[in-house]
Amino acid sequence: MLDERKRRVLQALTDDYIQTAEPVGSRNLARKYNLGVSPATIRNEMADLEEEGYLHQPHTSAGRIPSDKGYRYYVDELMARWEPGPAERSAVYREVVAVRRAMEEMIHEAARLLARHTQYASVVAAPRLEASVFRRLDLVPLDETRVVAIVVADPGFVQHRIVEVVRPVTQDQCDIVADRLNRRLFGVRYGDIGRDLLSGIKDEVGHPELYDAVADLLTSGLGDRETDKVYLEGTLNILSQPEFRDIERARSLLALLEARDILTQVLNHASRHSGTTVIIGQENPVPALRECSVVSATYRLGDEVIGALGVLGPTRMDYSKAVGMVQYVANHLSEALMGLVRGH
Amino acid sequence: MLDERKRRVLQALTDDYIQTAEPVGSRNLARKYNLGVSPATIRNEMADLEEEGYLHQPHTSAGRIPSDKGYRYYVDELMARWEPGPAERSAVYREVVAVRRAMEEMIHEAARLLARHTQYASVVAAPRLEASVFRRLDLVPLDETRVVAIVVADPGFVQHRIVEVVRPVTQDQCDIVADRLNRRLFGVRYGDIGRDLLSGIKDEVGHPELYDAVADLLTSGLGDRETDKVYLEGTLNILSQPEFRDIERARSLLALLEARDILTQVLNHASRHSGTTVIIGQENPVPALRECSVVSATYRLGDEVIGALGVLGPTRMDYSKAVGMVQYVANHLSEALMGLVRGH
DNA sequence: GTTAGCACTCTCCGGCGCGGAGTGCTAAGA
DNA sequence: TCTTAGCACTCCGCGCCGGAGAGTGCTAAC
Repeated sequence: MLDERKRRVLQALTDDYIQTAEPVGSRNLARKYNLGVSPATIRNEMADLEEEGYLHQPHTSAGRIPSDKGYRYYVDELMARWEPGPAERSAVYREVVAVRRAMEEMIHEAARLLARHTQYASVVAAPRLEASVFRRLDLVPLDETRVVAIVVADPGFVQHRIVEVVRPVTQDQCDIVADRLNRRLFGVRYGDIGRDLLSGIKDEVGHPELYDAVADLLTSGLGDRETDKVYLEGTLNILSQPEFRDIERARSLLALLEARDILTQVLNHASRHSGTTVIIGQENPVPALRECSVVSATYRLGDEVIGALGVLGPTRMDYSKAVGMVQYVANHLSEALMGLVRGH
Repeated sequence: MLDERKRRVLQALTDDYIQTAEPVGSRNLARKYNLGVSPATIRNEMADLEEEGYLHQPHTSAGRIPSDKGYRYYVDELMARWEPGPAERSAVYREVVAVRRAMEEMIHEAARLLARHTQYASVVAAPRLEASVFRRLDLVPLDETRVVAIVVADPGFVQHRIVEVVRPVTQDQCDIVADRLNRRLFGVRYGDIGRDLLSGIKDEVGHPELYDAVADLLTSGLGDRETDKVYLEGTLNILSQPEFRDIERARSLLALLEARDILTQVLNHASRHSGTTVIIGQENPVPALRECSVVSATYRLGDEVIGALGVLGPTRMDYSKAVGMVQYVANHLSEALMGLVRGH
């Protein structure tokens, strides 16, 4: 579609704009990037690129800025591939891979690292439980009608909820329910726990109501709230971006980010296709994020996609680094999670 | 020290400035608050108040602004007592007291509520464990050298840590260690768990290393990290304050808040004396918070102070409402926590 | 097809003047 | 002696203006 020279102009211009946040003029472009032609020629090319929708001018007699279409072309075809340097490699190793602790901690650390190294905001969706393996359930009565249910799943994953029942419950009853369920479920993949698997036990236990409540929790309840959990880090970085020098803009974006469900939505949208996804400006389904871009990738436990992580910044984003970093972190997080699974 | 008329002028001026964020002039003051004297007289009083350090002028020929000393006098002697209205009462009930779930959730909700109703940032220090009562320990092996230790304490409080050992450990060994410790510790106040209480068991269990690691966790480890845990909510509210219209200021404050240890420090400083504390501007030990005020109060479990909560805003803060609200929430949180304790 | 030259446009920025708000001082009144 | 009206003065904020700078599009020559 675009001839070689137009591609080079678009690439140089986008690189420059990403770096400086200032509209880029022909003279500047000719000086900094040796395109081998004069500013006048570049002007002509720029006019063509604008006509085709890849660039636009904030006002006559200003330099050009890439449009969303321009960024899209840049991301798909032009940008250089970014490779992690020693700093990034060692940081990922130290702060994510080496944390052989709870799964959640690793994921949280991944979010922090991503934010710190890209200088954008990072978003990480907490993992879906389906792929993890049930290990143990404990029921501890708090008082007569409230019981703490604690579930441990395989890659270092602990969750607890308080279950309320109407009929008073004793420690012994808790132990029986827990024991039966543990026998039945040990080693079972979380996503495979269903009503059928749990049937036939109910009559054996002394407190059917408790049993029901816990079974509910196991089949659906635990996942529900966790799926929506999103780690958000580096929101402050956004304030450093010149596009958010205007405080009202910054505020409305930050307010949006605070409402985590929007982010979940964006990440879910992204995690439909595995691999790395780049959503640029207008492409974003959420209207309020039309001036932002999101780079995201999925992470896995074994072969199964269990979550997504990404960075969010202005459309004028360093896509090359963002994509590279997100991919790198996603891959190493996946590996590290696999390393947590019992027996590895 | 100050005669009645000076007190009234200082009060009116502070009220006005808190509301409008604009330097207050004599004419304005005379018109809005019927002080019964002319602007000229008020001018004289204001000049006196300035000389004594209660007010200052941003520049000649501007109105006056309370100084830190002025705010201090206002807080200690002048401000009206704020009482929670139906909105606040019902919100506290619905969102904190009625959440009869885990302690942490309640506390987190308290932080959110405080932020929402004051429009400042809220800070809540997670409770010290000392006052809670041990109920149950569970040890679940993840793999041969890593064990999840889960501790349940009385007011609906669950924590877990991953413990690493060198010598491989089996499920049975875990069960024995847990069982011995549970027998010994059930019903013991957390703060009373010490080495002496745990002595004599070590030889009974099959895995002394695991025993040691868990004992360590119980005597010191669990508390350590939790004490530093701080819930921070409503940081965005700060951006709405006109004193932070300047983005750089806003950014540096937000960056400071992100480093939670500073907040812990401030709250700890405040929780030395029980009751409500107001730290105004310069009084703050943290230099970067010299333009902010913090209103905080302690919350209790029974008679014991276990944590602190507060709000943070510009020195031009609605102290009356802030103090009232912080107190109200602290009291009701304390009550609600007591209500969680087994048997109530 | 490329490029030098040129006229034109638009933003940014410092200087200027003006209106408004507020002050301090003085002198007259209670 | 305290209060207040009057007045001159100060300083900020704002709109206006003009020049410098950056960039463009067009034209004509190479």
